[in-house]
Amino acid sequence: MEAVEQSMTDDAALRVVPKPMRKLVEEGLRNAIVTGRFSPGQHLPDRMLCELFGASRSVVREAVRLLEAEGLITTIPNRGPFVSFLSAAEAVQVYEVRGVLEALAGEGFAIRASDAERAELRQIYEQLARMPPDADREALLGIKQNFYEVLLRGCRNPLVARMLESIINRNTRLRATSLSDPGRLAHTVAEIRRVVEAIEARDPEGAWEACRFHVRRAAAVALRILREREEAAALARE
Amino acid sequence: MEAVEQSMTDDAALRVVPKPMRKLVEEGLRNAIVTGRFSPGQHLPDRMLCELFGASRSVVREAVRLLEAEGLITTIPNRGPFVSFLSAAEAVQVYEVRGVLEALAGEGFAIRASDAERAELRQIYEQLARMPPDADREALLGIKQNFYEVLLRGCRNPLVARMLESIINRNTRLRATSLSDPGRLAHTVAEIRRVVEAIEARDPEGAWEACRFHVRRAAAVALRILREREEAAALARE
DNA sequence: GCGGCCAGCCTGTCAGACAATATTCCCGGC
DNA sequence: GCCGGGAATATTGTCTGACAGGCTGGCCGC
Repeated sequence: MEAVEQSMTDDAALRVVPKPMRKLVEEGLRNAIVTGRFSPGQHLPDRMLCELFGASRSVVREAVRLLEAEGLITTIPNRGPFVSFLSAAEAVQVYEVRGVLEALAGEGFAIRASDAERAELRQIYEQLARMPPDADREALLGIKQNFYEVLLRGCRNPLVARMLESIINRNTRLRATSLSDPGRLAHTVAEIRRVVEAIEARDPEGAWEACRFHVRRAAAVALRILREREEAAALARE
Repeated sequence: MEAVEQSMTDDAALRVVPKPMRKLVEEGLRNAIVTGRFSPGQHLPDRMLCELFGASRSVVREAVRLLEAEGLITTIPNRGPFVSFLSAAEAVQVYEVRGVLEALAGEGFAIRASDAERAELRQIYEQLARMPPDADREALLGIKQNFYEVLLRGCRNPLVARMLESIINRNTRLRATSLSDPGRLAHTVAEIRRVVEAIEARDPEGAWEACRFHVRRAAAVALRILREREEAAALARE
């Protein structure tokens, strides 16, 4: 019988082994897209990716396929992979899903996180609250990424963590611009405070609501910006 | 400038082209796992998959990678891909996520589905309600798959549809056994009726609640079965 | 100036190769 | 007879090279 015991995943997790090439390419490419080094609509011919990462086509193609499944890349048959656009319609969907998953994560954190994790979250919140209103967008984004990292770790639900992470990757660029929208920071801080307070009070329902509220607000700002942009682009085309 | 216009996705969708090999392999493999033709823990050496699907290693490996990302396959470094187990702990996570995504889909359906789609859903419900209490588990599963297909189409949120589909794939086998749990069918029918009625009343909140309730109930039954199984397995090992 | 044609590029797929690692199983020692 | 070690085998992870077919862009003729 060639079955394997439950310990599969444990073994895999414990094993310390140099990351396989394909993972490096995957991460590098994801990073390049999420941080905007490759811009939406850009063509990514595999020859280029091969020499960029020093990997072979097979490895590059596996990585591209994965990012395609995550929605970061759109492949046109016989034309190859392109960095995905995020249309306003798609952004609506992204925010809907992000809303419920983030709420679930917040709820789980309120129930299951350790005291140390609660403290970490509070600390990151304090850091955010201290930022000046005209702070650098990348700095803000970095702090919020930390916030999510702790949240996803503490919610004790790796599945939610993975799905939410992928969703967030998809709209990181948009978040960066909406985070630095004038006047948005103060609201963000207030919304995050509600989340942190509910979590400290070990109030799952409160955390759920606070998270959903935060995402809804963020969505409103982001969609306004995105629609303005799309209108401007439509006008420019005429 | 080698950027591409928004129409990217439309073009890709409209184009009618023979499905690429890699998609065929992906679907075939996913199907084999979901329907249980490959059982959890089974090793899937790529040579075997190559000759099973008549494809080359590169194509097979891309497909395996994708199913790994979906959670259907677990890869152990230097050992290769295995059909994933679904532990009770993971099942809890799956049901948590499925609950909120399904609720979101139900809500969206109540808001945005067409009259024809509402009628379709009602029809599938009637079909389910007519099933005898000792109905075949595969038949029940088939009807519920149809239900989800309509639900996911009508909720007008392809992102939710895709994520929920992948989540549901992951626990199809478990659902099959819990669907045919004695006495469960009557509850299932009643729960689905609440969903359908809320949708017909164009009551998004009601649909949300009905969906969440349904998943919670399904989760309770499935987890009971799964834990019994795990205990039995633990005893058998001694 | 315009439309069609041709060359070149890129994708999608295959086959084969090779090092590194896991597993199997046989054989010798106790 | 049993156990441990090590060779033989299998499999993964990756690379290279190849080739058909579709797409693009530029050139040529009109």
